[in-house]
Amino acid sequence: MKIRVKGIENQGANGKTNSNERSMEVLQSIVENYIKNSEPVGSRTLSKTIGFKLSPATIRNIMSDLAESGYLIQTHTSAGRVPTDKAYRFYVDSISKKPAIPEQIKQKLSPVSNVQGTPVEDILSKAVHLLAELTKFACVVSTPKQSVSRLQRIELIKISEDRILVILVTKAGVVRDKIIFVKENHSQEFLSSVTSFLNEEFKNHSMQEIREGIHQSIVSDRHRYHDLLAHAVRLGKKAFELNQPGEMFIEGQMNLLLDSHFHEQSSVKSLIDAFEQKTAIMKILDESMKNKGVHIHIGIENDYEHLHKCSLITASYRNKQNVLGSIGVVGPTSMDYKSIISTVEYTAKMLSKTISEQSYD
Amino acid sequence: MKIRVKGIENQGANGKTNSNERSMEVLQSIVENYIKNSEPVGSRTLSKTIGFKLSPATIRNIMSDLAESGYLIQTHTSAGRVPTDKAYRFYVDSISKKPAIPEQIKQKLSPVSNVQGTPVEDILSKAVHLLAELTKFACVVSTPKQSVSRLQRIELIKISEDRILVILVTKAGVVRDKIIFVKENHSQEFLSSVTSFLNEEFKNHSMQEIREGIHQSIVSDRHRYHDLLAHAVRLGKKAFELNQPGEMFIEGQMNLLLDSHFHEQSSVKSLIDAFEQKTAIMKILDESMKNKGVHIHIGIENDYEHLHKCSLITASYRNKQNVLGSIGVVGPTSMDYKSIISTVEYTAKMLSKTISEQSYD
DNA sequence: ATTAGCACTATTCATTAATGAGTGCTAATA
DNA sequence: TATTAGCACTCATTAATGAATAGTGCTAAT
Repeated sequence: MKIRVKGIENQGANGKTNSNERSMEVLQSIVENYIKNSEPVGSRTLSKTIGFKLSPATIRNIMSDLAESGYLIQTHTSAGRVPTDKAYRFYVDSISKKPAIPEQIKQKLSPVSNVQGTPVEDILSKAVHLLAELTKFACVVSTPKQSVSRLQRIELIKISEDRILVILVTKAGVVRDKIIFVKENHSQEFLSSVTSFLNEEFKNHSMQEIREGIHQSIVSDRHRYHDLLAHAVRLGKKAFELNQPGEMFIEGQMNLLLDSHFHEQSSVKSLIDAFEQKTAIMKILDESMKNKGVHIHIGIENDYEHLHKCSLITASYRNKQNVLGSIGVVGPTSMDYKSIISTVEYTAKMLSKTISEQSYD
Repeated sequence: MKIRVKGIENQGANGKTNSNERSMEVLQSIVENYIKNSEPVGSRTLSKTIGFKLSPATIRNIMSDLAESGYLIQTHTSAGRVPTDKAYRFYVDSISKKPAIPEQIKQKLSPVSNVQGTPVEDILSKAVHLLAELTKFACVVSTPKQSVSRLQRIELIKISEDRILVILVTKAGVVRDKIIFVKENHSQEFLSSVTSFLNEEFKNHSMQEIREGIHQSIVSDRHRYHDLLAHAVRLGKKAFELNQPGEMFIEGQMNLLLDSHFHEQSSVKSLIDAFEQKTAIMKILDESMKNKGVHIHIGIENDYEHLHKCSLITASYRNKQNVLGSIGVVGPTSMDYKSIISTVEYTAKMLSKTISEQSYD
């Protein structure tokens, strides 16, 4: 009895890659078919849509092998087959040339760059909104990480006896404000001196560095400071200590609930939890900042169990100096990877471009 | 043939309010029953749950009358009866004493007041989030209206050759920032002078007044100004002209989609539209700022057709001086009005308290 | 190695019948 | 005169049945 080459892994094991290449093409075809129609795909349908000529029977054999290797599953005996996450992974990895961005999508995303003097948050919010509209899935974007962003300017403004408004402007053009409470009733003149000092001392440093620097100042040099500097350091410490957790904007959650894939499964509750908690998705966005390019997390590959039925496509955005945050799409594992990937990529590129233009270096 | 007293409207028409009072109690009972179980309520069930003793047959007669008067409808011949919006309106209007806020709810809402130096937006966002969690519906809150809020302080900060950061602090403690682009390269000293001028001139005035004032200055006195003032007015105009449309935070939309009432009907799409557009809901929130207390919009009472299947419960929040915005719940018409009303009311009260403490007058 | 043919299996859809909740009407009752 | 009991009737829901359909797996032929 002859042993048929199983699956795709052992390619070239017997020198005959022919049958393997064919398996790959069949698998790709199945995935694309399923992405398109969301229905189990059968051998007959496939033999029509596939590029080259193969009879349903042959395809059945191939499909049987693919199923055995874990690329396909059957929902029941007499149904067609459905790609597994492993199949999606294979499919995504085998995408060679990304499709060009349709002009229509470029057009729709153009508002992202039509901004003058718009706060970075608004740009992000606009981008994520449009992305959700385009992809029809849920989209997320993380705001620039505070710790890595570098100081362009700090300002202390007295607004009442015991309250000082702190304004931080980062190189990326993000403005953060916070009110701090003080016991002493400083004059605005005094605050101006402190402001000058802090600006000279810390401009161009990252928030992280500044926090550490101030901490050290306090520890080591406390006694050397004259009054002004002592106060400056004290106020600065308060001003910079707000380690705001990175924020995240979410758009288009409703899209997911309307999506038939989630509607049928009872995984809706899971998804809602995932969005409520935010941490899991946030972690993926953070992760995405570490490397260039588009990141793809397919279903079960996600650490967080509630995301096992989803795929995430993310890409980071940046200004000239730093990676700032990332933007992404959350959709069913059977999403149209090709187009989503390039849309996300393009959106991130537009974001980077727009924000770079607004940055101060 | 005798004519039975129909419905509730013509109460006392024949001196016999007895039968009317009973009708009212039956109706209330039906409404409460339906709110609780979301199922058409029949005469037998009702004769058990109702306070006093009445046979199903009698109740059927009463229900028949109530149906004829438009308080009840039947989904089909052999089904129980379901309250109409008219019935909900009657029910809501007949609520005499509001239930006390459960300690548990007070507890859950307590984070709203545990804030020191938190931006108003964060307080609002916290409040609306908690409200959504408590009510299990979608909740909205409008940010303080810019036009009525009064200036506490304006600050102009040069952040690059051609960019000036404008900070507006309102009496309510809301901080708004905006970057404006200028052609001239002003020095920071110059900007400080302008800042002083603008603060002296406009502190305590509403944004609306300021805008008008500046406009007039330009029109009437243009030629009298010496250089500083001319520039001040020009910059001021730019700084104040941002007529930011009132924002609105939304939370818990997912709750609605999970709610069986919306799930079954195809009104989901409508609701999504309503939340996307925002204007309709925003209008209701704005409306709610005009009068004190809780406002209730039941189903068809809403002007906007997409909200015909919803009820909105809103209440305004304020600081010591002004009504600032309002917060509300969007849910099915069959929501538990009693508890939702008091929860919304309480939340608005907490918001007002917290924000008043942070205000500058 | 590929394919045609056939038996087999599970879903889906429409039909039918049984069940049950609820009403409306009429006649009896307090 | 108002209330109630009783009964016929209606319609939705549910379960059971069977036909049609889409798909597979296997075997034998090419």
